[in-house]
Amino acid sequence: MPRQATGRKKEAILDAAVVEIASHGYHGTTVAMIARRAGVADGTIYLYFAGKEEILVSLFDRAMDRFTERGTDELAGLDDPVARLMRIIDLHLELVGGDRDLAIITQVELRHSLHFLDQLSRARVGGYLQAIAGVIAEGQAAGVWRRDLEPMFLAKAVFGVLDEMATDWVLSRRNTRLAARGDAVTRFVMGALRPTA
Amino acid sequence: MPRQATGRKKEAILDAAVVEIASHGYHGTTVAMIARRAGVADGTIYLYFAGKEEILVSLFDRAMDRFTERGTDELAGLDDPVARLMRIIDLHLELVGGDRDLAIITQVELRHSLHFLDQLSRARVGGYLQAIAGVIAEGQAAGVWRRDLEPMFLAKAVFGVLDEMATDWVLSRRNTRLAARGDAVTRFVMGALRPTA
DNA sequence: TGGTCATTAATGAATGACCATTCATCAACA
DNA sequence: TGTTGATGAATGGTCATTCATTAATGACCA
Repeated sequence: MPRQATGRKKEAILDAAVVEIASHGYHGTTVAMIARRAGVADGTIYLYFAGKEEILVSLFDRAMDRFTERGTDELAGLDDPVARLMRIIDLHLELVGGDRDLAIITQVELRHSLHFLDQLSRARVGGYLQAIAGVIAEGQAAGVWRRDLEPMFLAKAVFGVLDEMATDWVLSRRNTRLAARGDAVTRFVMGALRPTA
Repeated sequence: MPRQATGRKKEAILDAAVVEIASHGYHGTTVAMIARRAGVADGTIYLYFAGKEEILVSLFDRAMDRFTERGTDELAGLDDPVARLMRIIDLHLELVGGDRDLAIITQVELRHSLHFLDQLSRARVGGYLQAIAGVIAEGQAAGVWRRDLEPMFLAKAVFGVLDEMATDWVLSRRNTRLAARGDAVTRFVMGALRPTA
């Protein structure tokens, strides 16, 4: 059989997994289905992944890597905490809303077991929350945002709003763009962060 | 074998299912495990439920029934939209935080497939969101809350905050009470709903 | 240049474990 | 004695994973 550039098949397997898992769910997708769509033999999957579950982990890692990379780029030039947070909100919705199949996986399939969610949450989402909390703390220090609530609490609240919008969008059948909700989310969040009278 | 009052075994099976599914996940729990804990034979499960998945649906229905009943009671005496929304926030956190095993199921296990989440979401959570949106619309009409955002959007945002707090609590290992976050959530939400300057 | 050979990616049929569901049988009741 | 709730061993189907086999490649040598 022909040799392939090493990265090729791994990517092909991940791409196939996104499509299959998005439409049949993680447990409804067999390794054979993924192999078939990727154009490889069942056994080949095991040359690149230790098992079925590692495919799901890799999927999440790949998505988070892209997410983080893009975020770092986009925020590089912004100093103002208000501008930074607004950018985070728009970017979150834009990136999640950019690929419906992937969104189904991040919003639904990845959350299917306590052990799994716990692992992911701690590993990657925790860092994201820290980043948001950092921006909020800056805004508090600058005196533009309320200080009677902890930055980490506020970060979780903001994330909760974004995550709910994303999940709602995934479940809605109507053909809307998730990013279109950026303006409303921003208004809501900025309102919540205003200093109290 | 002795006859039981009809409801008894069904309840016992559901109670057993909560414990098993909370600790092993839905797919990691076998029907035999549930039967064993409930003190019935494997086959008995099928006298009360059409299949394994119906157990999960029934679990959610039972929880939502209790939730709704309690909510209706508690809100009966309150007219002021502000008081009503504050009560909803506290109640949500109190009820979800009252039973960790059940919380694991509502926050994690019930969301394991698009088809499933979609079904539940439309059937029961949709009604809950409508109720919150109704309270918000009242407050807007009374002039105490901002009117530049739709009631349903605001209801989803508030739900997102509550849901994130609940999930975060389920995943956290520290021994905190979920209801303790009611005050901070209320301050956040009330801040977000204030009329814009 | 052309002909071995060793190496390694890739294959896919076979394996074995797991588990939801069924149903022949049992035992308590009226 | 007929009815019915309950039992739990047996069944059948489904897959994740393995591994003996195949084939492409490059190294080496004449």
